Amino acid sequence: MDNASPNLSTVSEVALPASSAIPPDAFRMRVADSWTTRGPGPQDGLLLSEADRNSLSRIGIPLRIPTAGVPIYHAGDKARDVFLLLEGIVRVTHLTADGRRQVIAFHWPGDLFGMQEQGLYIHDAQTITACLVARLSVRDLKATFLEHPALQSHVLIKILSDLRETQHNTVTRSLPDATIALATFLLACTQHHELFDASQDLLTLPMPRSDIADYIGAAVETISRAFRALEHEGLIRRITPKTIKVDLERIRSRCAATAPLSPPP
Amino acid sequence: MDNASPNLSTVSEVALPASSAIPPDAFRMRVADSWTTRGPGPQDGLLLSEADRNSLSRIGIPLRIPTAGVPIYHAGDKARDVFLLLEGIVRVTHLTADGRRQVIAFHWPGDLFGMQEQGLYIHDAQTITACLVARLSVRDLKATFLEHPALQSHVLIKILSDLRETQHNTVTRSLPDATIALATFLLACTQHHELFDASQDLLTLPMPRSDIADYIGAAVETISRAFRALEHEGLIRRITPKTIKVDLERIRSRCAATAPLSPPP
DNA sequence: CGCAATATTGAGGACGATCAAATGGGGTGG
DNA sequence: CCACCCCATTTGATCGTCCTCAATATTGCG
Repeated sequence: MDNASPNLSTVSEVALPASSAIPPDAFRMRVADSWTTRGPGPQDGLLLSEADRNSLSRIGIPLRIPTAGVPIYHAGDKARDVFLLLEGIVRVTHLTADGRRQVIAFHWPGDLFGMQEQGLYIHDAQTITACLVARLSVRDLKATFLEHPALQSHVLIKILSDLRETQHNTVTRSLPDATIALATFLLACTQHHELFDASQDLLTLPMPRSDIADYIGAAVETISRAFRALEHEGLIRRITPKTIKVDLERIRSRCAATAPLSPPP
Repeated sequence: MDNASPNLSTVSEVALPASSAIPPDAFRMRVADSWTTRGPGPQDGLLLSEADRNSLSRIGIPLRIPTAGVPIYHAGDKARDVFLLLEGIVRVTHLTADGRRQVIAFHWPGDLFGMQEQGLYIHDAQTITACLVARLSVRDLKATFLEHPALQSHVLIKILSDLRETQHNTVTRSLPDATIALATFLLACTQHHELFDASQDLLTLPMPRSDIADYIGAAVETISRAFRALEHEGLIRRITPKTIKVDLERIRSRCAATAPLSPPP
């Protein structure tokens, strides 16, 4: 629903082809568990065995992108690679012919992205922060699957997790009220320890308002008003536009009405 | 956004435990290709090798459900199985605490369903028509994966396809106008030869309006008005509420503004 | 310290949700 | 085969929310 990003430069211009390979320990895979609000353990959901990591380290080409707003690929590009995000935050967006934009997903460290069909990417991907990405050629990855079937199982589980998360978004995106939708989004953000300082209840939103708007499916102005509403209700306090002090308990109860499952006792 | 179904009976009461196993040839797997409008070949997307089919035939338990509106599982149930739909149409829905309902997906022959997390189903599934379903225990399926790695690859591809389809829905669901959203939905329905008689441009909608409403994320009344609008524009003609004569060309051009990719030349 | 981009606030209008009621179709039983 | 009834579908009217356009305030950066 908003203007597209200025598209500063392409990844090939900005990315630093690091001299050395990525160390195996850097490879982790996040498995989202956003339905059950299981406490944001410092780093849960890492999934890969040592053998898996070594394989990925062998075929993964590091891509270091030092700035935000850099496109990693565009819809329609030839798709030879998929990407494993190691550091930073990425958004995947989709532009429609009438100029509107939809944020399909935000990606966090441990996420795979690069959805393709018939050999072409079907979305756009851009950095939101500085990023470290492992570029994995689909051909190499398939070959690795043959040698290491366990890795394929883990990727299957990861895709299942993504599907679950996307279905979850389907539910939250259809919330009747933009204020609740925003509250739900903020709650989801607190699950990511990259953003949330639990000791101070401080949430850092790395993405601009327009990204939140296009993710929820509302206008930027509506998002802004929803922030104000949440602040008036005492659920949040805006320190700066990107730094938010949150009252987790109240936010949770505000979102409870739309919760998909009754929380575990 | 609508009332829940009356929940006539449970699957265990209605299902006919067929005497014999399902023949291997019955096992097909649909791979959705909804982005590119590749002509609805009579039966495309079947994916499984003979070995795969034989394995599935060995572990699949037939479940024949003769009527519509029968729940197959509920959110929160212990999830020991996944299901491969062989005949009929199934809807997967999600109820929120405030009583609203979201249709997560419609499933067609060749679809896998039974999404679970932590051993519990996270949605509800019900028949929309009479159905034949193969019940596959997760345990057996995992064991089969070890013997037949190719089968796991195909399941991976299938889940990827589902993820793509769900992301696609994310885009269409955020369309600004309910009329366009409905047109897009109808267009998607014409891809399923179970519903669409291409020789006469006749589309048969097996699901009630409330399902369409909860799928698109609008009220039933809005769907009804959208039907009327499409009819006034000459894109469709309602023979009966469930039988629609469609003008494919006009519908396509009406949806073009929101198309995700420029169509192939 | 000044500039440009981002975020917020305001006012007006359109679309869709909701409540309420009428119509129509499909199925059942006579 | 027909009449009836129930329920899905459609239509109408009102109201609230969000989108749009416009202007102001703030932030972050050079």
